[in-house]
Amino acid sequence: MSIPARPHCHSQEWNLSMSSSVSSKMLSATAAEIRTQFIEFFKERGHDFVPSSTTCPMNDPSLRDTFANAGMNQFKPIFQGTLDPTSPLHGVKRATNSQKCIRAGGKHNDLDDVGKDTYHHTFFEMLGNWSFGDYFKEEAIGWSFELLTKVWGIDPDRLYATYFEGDPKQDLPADLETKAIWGKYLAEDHILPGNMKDNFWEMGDTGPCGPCSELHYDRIGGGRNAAAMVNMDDPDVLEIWNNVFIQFDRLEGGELRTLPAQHVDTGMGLERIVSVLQDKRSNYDTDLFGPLFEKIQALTGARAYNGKLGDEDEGGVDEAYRVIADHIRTLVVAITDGTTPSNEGRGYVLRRILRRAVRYGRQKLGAPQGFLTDLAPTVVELLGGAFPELANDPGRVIGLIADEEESFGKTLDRGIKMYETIGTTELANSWWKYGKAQGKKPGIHSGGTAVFPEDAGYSEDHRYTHEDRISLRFGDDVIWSGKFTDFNLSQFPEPIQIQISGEDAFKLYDTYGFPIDLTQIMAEERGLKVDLEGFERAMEAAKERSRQGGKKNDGERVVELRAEQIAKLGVLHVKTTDDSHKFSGHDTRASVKAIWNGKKFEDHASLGSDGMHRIGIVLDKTCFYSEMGGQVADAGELRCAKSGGVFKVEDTKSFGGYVLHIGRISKGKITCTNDVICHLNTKRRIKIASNHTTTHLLNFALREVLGNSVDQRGSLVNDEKLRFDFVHNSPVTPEEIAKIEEIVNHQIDQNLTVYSQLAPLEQAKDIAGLRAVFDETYPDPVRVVSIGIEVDQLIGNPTNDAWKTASIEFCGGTHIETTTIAQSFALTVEEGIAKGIRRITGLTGELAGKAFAAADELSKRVDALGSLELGELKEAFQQVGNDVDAMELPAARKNALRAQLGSVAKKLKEASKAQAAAKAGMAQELAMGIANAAKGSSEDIIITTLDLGSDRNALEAAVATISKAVPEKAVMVFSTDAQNNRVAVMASVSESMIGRGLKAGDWIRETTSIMGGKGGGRPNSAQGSGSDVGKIKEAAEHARTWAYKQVQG
RNA sequence: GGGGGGCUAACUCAAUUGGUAGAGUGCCAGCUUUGCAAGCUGGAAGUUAGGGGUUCAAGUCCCCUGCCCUCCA
Repeated sequence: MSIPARPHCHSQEWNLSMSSSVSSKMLSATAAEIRTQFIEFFKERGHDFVPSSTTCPMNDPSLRDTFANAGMNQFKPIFQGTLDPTSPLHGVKRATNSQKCIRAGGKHNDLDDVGKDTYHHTFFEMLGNWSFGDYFKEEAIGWSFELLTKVWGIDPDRLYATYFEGDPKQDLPADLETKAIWGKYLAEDHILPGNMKDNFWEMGDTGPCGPCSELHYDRIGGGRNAAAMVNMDDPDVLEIWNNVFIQFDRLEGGELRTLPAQHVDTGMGLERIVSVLQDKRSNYDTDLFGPLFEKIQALTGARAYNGKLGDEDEGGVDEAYRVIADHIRTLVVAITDGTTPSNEGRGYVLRRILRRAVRYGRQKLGAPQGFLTDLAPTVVELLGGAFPELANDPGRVIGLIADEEESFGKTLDRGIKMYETIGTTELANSWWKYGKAQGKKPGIHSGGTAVFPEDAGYSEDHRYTHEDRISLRFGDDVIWSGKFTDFNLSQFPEPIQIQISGEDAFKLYDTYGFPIDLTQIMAEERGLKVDLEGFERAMEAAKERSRQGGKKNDGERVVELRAEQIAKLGVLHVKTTDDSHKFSGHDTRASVKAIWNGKKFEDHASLGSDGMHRIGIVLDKTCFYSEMGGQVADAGELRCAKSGGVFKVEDTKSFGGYVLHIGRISKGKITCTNDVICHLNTKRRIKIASNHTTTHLLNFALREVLGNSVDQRGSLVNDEKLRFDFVHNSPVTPEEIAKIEEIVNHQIDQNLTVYSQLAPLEQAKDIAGLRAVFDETYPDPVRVVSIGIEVDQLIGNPTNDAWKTASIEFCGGTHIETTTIAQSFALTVEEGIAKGIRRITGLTGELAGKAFAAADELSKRVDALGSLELGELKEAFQQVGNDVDAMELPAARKNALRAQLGSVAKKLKEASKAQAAAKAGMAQELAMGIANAAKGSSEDIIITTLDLGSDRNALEAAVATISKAVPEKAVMVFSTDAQNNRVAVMASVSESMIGRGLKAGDWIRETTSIMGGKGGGRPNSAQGSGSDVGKIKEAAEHARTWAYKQVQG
């Protein structure tokens, strides 16, 4: 890592005009040092360092399409009171870190502002300290003041603190406590009241919330009072630290309740505090960005970064620097964390960021293709120290960025072609209108021919292409000619107005992602205008269409436990659920502790009152597995012997350690404190467990076949299938697939015992050959699942290389007892889901058996194809082919069948081709005789009948042969297909005969109508058919007389 | 989740109200030519993404599926 010891100064002038409040020692601190100082400060005060969570959380539904955007994201379950007791965060009272945040997409979207000012970012770091039901306002405020003024040496005279002024409408009192605490540190006129918007923090419409206190800093200082500028978007008086005091829980309907445990959540933007401590007026002038700017300059050859904004920033060069530097940080971080640029959700946000950066680079800095890719390593150097994960596989990140840059180039090129087509059309249309308005004779020629000759009719619908060379005329005078790319209004001899329509501009935006300003720039280059209002209208219309499309809601009540309910259960002395029986899955006697109907706790639930709705039941213990780690929840029943009540469990979820059995009463009544028997749907459980254990075997086999670099990236296990995603750079070959399937089946056949047992994390981590998910945090003690070797043996001698021959994983899921219960494994699908990530889907048990049986059956059918005649083969081949494609088969077998079918297809093709060629040859031969006879004849019209069936190609060959031999004549050939009682007929008419009034299309129509058929075509060539073979003679006769009538008439 | 556009030879793309699926590049062969993406002639190469429908006739129109691009939530 190379971070320059001295920060780069791009705006020296500001340093001169500002009186620095920061001690000279701090002025030389680097961003890395500042980050460390913050974390160390809080560690010294009893905080645990909890590393930044991923920016791309998979398990937070509120962030599915966006990114981690605040320091508290990973602590949300703590604030909500839903943290699982086995979580590593359980028991943490004080935490601190620097969290990676991305603000783009979703509600907080700063993307469009980035670059235009000195402080918006899509990626930033949030320094934070947290108290989870531990210290509160007094300590939080005291420490923030201490860090800022004592450690970092900021003059207190420059600081302003805000507190919540209260809101009578919501019955919220002013936060006078906070005001009083600040009174100990700051002058009275530096403590300011703030409203709901600025000083009351809420996570969402519901959930934890509370007053907050912001700290603002005045960059100018010099004894002035800047209180009036606080929260006024003044770049010199900026918020640097927000202390949130989580006091309340907001319920559905708006009611506020005081939380059982109160928390502190603080956030300080690293980029901002660094700008303050390095005495820079802009975040971009700090050493977090300086090295990036230097690299951008080196890669693009643009002038150096000047730090200018708005109109002062000539050509938008500085803006481009800021955009690119910001975006590349976001890209490297987000891609490292597992998001791939794509066309949906979070990945799409990323793609847009990348394209925005590329566009700014190309347009404003003249950057070459690939410059963004080359910038990525600099980000790794800059941030890799704080976030070591960036250095794990930078090659993958760089490869992805390179691919995206390239594919963006393609989309751009396609869009430019479309733009030029639009421009050509607009130019022609405008020319016509202009000419008419001038009272002259406008004309448009294209490719040497007059598309719209002078003063003739005109159609605005005429399609031009992007490379049409057009000439614009008045009468015979050519006013301008060339391609649209040559056009420039300033050099055009006539004062014509040309405008790109709003619809076209929107089409460019909608189909090729051209932002409207790009279209405008491209239009202005040639002197064209863009109809912006029309664009807005088209945009609105499209949004409306999009809205109309999807509106559905299953209306099912969501049954879950929130912080308030979890706290209530605590008050009621309900202990968290003992779910240790979930591993055995045997029927368990338990007692009902609480019944939650989605709105309140009830004493009992019966078929009459709640049978229709889903409700939740909490027991003291359970054998049900709740959804976790990619394994679906168990289903089954709770039966009450005493009351005869039965509760169907549809889903099982865990909230803060309480297992909620979700489902409906199907019989009788369930009452609190009743004893019930938990009874699993055992068949379903066995299927799930089979799939889960087999997933472990698959993971093991993958390493055996593909090597150690095969890291797990996700998995899903339910009662129907198993799915496993892993890192691998190329498709898994058919041979490898077969080998993997074989290894798994071999292990199943050996009937290995599946051992699982809790073990101390430290020792378990050292087990040789252990498979664990990277970046995952495991509880201590951790559950070790080992197939074929007892866990005690492993722990006794963890580093024994012998263990590498077995599947050993950390896993909290449920498994079968021995491997043969899974019966067999069918690897059905191998596919790529993102660059460098493959997915395998497989089946076990009965379903696997079915897949193998289906493959056997298809195999027989494919073999049987070899003995079929050509006629039968065609149909049978298609049938088998469809079945092979449609059926769920082991992938190895499917591959083999496809290959076998491929060679059959080749044979089939060759045979039918030979047949067609023979037929055509025969047709030609027959036709030749007729042609020779015709040559000597004086007849202008030749009508004949050949026996070619309904083979269109043969008929065509015959007609072509004759008309080639007698190019001045009109030819009609009938062909009978006795089998289907159909007649095919085709006609070819020479130019001279057309001139004399005979058109092939009309001729065919006349003729086929006699035979009960239809047909048509163009003047020179037409075809049709009839359904009455017996009438050929009559039809031919009519064709002859009708044709002569046309020619003579 | 929804809207719009697309999928044609190995590659890049054409194909008028539905009426004979083509061009350039590349490939193969021959000729010409001692050079840097050379010239001429000839040739092979297509399940028009897959399936269904309408029609005398579908690359073209309608429906379904898959994949890609793009926009909106």
